[in-house]
Amino acid sequence: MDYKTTLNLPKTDFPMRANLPEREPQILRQWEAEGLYQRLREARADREMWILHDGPPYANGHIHMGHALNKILKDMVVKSRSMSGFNAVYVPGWDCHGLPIEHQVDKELGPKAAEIPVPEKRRMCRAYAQKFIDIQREEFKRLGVLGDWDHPYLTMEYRYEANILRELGKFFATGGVYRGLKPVHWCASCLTALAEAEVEYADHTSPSIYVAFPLTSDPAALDPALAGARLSVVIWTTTPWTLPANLAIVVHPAEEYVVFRSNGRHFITAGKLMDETARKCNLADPEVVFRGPGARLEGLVARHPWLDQPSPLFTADYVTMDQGTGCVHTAPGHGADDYDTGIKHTLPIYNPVDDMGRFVPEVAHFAGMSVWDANAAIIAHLRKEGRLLHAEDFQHSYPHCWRCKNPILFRATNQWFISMEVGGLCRRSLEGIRQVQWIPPWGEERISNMIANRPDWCISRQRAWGTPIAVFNCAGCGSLLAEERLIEYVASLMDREGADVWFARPAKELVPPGTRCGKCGAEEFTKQTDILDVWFESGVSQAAVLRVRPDQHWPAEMYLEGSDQHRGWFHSSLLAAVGAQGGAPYRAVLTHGFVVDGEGRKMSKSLGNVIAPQEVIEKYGAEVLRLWVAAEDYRDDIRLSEEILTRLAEGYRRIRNTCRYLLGNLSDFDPARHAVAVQALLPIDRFILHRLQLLTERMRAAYQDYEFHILYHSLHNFCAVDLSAFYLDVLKDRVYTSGRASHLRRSAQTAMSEILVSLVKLMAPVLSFTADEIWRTLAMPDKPSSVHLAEFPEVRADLLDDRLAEEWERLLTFRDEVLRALEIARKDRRIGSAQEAAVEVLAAGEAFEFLTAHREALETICIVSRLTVTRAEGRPADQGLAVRVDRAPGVKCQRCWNFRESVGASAAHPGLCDRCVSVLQEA
RNA sequence: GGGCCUUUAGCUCAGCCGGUCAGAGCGCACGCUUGAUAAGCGUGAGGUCCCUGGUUCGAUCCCAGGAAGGCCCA
Repeated sequence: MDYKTTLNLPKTDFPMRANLPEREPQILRQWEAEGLYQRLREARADREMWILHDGPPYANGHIHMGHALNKILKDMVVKSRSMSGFNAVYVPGWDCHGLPIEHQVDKELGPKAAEIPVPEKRRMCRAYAQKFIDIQREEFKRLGVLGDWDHPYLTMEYRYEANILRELGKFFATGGVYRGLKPVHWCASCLTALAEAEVEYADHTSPSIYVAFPLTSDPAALDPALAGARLSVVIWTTTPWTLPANLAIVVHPAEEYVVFRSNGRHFITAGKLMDETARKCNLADPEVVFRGPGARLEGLVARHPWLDQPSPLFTADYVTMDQGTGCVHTAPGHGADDYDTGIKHTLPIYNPVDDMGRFVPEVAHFAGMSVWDANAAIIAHLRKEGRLLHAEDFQHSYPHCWRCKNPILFRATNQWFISMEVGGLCRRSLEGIRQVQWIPPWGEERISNMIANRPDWCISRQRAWGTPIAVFNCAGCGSLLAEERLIEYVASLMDREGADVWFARPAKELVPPGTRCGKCGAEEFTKQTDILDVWFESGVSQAAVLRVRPDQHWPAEMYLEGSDQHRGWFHSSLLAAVGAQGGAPYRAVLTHGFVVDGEGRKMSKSLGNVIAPQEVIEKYGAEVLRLWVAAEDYRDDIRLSEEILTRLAEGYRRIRNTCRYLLGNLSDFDPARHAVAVQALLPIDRFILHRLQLLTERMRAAYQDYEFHILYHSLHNFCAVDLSAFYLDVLKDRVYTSGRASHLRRSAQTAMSEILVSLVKLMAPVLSFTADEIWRTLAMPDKPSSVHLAEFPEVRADLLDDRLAEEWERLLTFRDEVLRALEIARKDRRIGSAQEAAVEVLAAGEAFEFLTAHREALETICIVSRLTVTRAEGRPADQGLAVRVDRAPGVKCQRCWNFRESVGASAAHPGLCDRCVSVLQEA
């Protein structure tokens, strides 16, 4: 007869193949239908709150792999904190204002963009942002990320906009906001400031000129021999029109500079650039009369080439030696580096160019002239004054306006700043940094360097899509009105109507009735039209979200973003919170690296190595993407390639299939009725449960310490090595052939059940879909409907048994030796399966004693039909084993496939061994 | 050019305070099994621990320089 039907083979409907791309959406629908997130909130309502505050992605475009990585990491943190017993509320957010969206809307509008009323354009921007919020929301949910997707925070929500203004008001109240000049890209034909993103670089021909600035201080300071000499500092520039604004010359402190003589005149240039300069300027036979580092030149003063004003020499590291003279003409109103130098040495940020790109009336010789026409005029003037050493045409890459394609200017304009000094903002921010846990630790140094070295925060933008810096000027005397009372009045209007109210209504409707200028008493006001830097908007999320929503609190337990956010959101949030809330808005900051390809190169369209999350989801499922996030060490850059995904998909299958096998063996097991008491469990069952405790401990610690890559490796290793290759393989004989309800089988099932329940919980934050899929097929009394409502298993002291483990680990090393011997026998064609073998183990001394005591266990774990232990006489005890392999005696039992001499003894079952006969008789 | 960081087998990762530390899993090769079967088991091959110097009795692990790559600035 066919005895297969008398065996307890695994039985389950749980599919081996996951078919994740189709199954995941079903699971998501189920979560949605049963309101999983809401139920989780109810289940944890009385627990301690734990907040990961979401850094808002920009509501533009579909999500890319970096978004997926970030959101999955966050999800793993939130879910693991939730399963550790916290009320881990997760509120996703979006950054909605800003230039990229406005830019897109402008593009769609085409020529109409310039004429359309601001409120109308803002409506279009809002709709655009909303469209991508909806798109991204679905994309994030598809990743299995659990959160309050129905109530996210949006920086364009009316109330949020109002709170942005309120936070700004706090900076005004402390005197931390001031108006100052700063150079910006300026298009003189479109009459507007341009953001970096609106600047296009294209080839352009500029004049390249070398100009002599006569030294007015005594050159004897360099070398007494130079006393009385006529010296000139040689500068090089490709923008002659910025010369009227020259206020300084900058040299590199460490590079070598020289004074050289030619035709009876003396010139200063960098040593490396002297030959080139002398050749171009026709300065024959240059003779070096002084050498010294640029630092020696600091303190000298030259004179403007045609104006009677000084041009002092300073040093700066940004000076390069690749072209020019190493002496850099500096106009703080016309360049970013120049501006920094100007600020550092308290020079005026002087900009003599008006909105149309013409020199203002006070500019001698060139008043009213367009700067482009001025180039030639200035060169001519320099030649006349004898300051021009050389002029030629120069081809280079130059910024142009994205809209009108004309070359642009760099000119200082009035902007709003937050002072780093007022109220000790810089110092207190640095103090705040020290209170925060930075993961990994080097983040602290990185952000500290940035905070310590940053200039004042320029918070104004000349744009339409954003939150206005809603302050007034008196129409009478021009003085600024930025009192808290007025700001709160506008903010309260914004609560109801959004920031649009500022653009839609006249000033008199935006102030409380009867408001007068404190200085002149006038009742007419003008609205300030700048909007805020979007970094300020997202920077106040800690106030507008954490302080405002009842399901949040301040500060957050954690911020988690890519390492670029040290300069971005971590930075702006810190400044905004220290300035207005009094401290850092986070207790911990975790940063991760960037997604790169299999070779470690950044993903870019031009390299053609981009992998989109959607592709991976369609081919492998989001679960594999989640596994990828868990498997990689996020502190470094994170590689992604086809090979990596293939490996992970294989790893996933192993984990899934191990669970499936456990499920199959538990189909008739009800823990409530069949579980065996710990003390009554078989030793090998207790051993594997001991190992399970170690795994539990390791994985809980990995979650606690955010060492996620340990999770995947530990979990996979346990499934592949401890379970599949050892425990479950060894168990087959017992589970399949013993009586269905026998103690032998129930003992194994008790262990398997404990293992499966623990594994499913432990994997849930990573393999969120699969864990829940398994969970729902699991027989378990009083289980929550979803694994995500459960808590992590505790490490059970009653299942830890070090002495037992030591014994079994030693047995496993003996098993390895037997397995090697079996393999040799197999190669010799003496056996096929291990059950065909009878093994004799020869050991001496203590090893012999040990093996004799555990003979049966060793036989079982080697899965051979017979194993005997023999004392090896005269053999040193430390020499390991000798293993003899023979074909097992007896006949193969038709039921359990072991070779037994008892086969044939039963008349009723002539093909069975005595054990199987008695199992059948008891049944 | 500056700040911060990374570099251990084909892949993903371990290697605590410098001394059997050159590891694990996967993949690969070769077998076994066909009662986890588009599964399972076993054995095996694979590394100049990025490079070059230095400190040390001894360095993957410490120091210096360099290369490649990444983020942020310039």
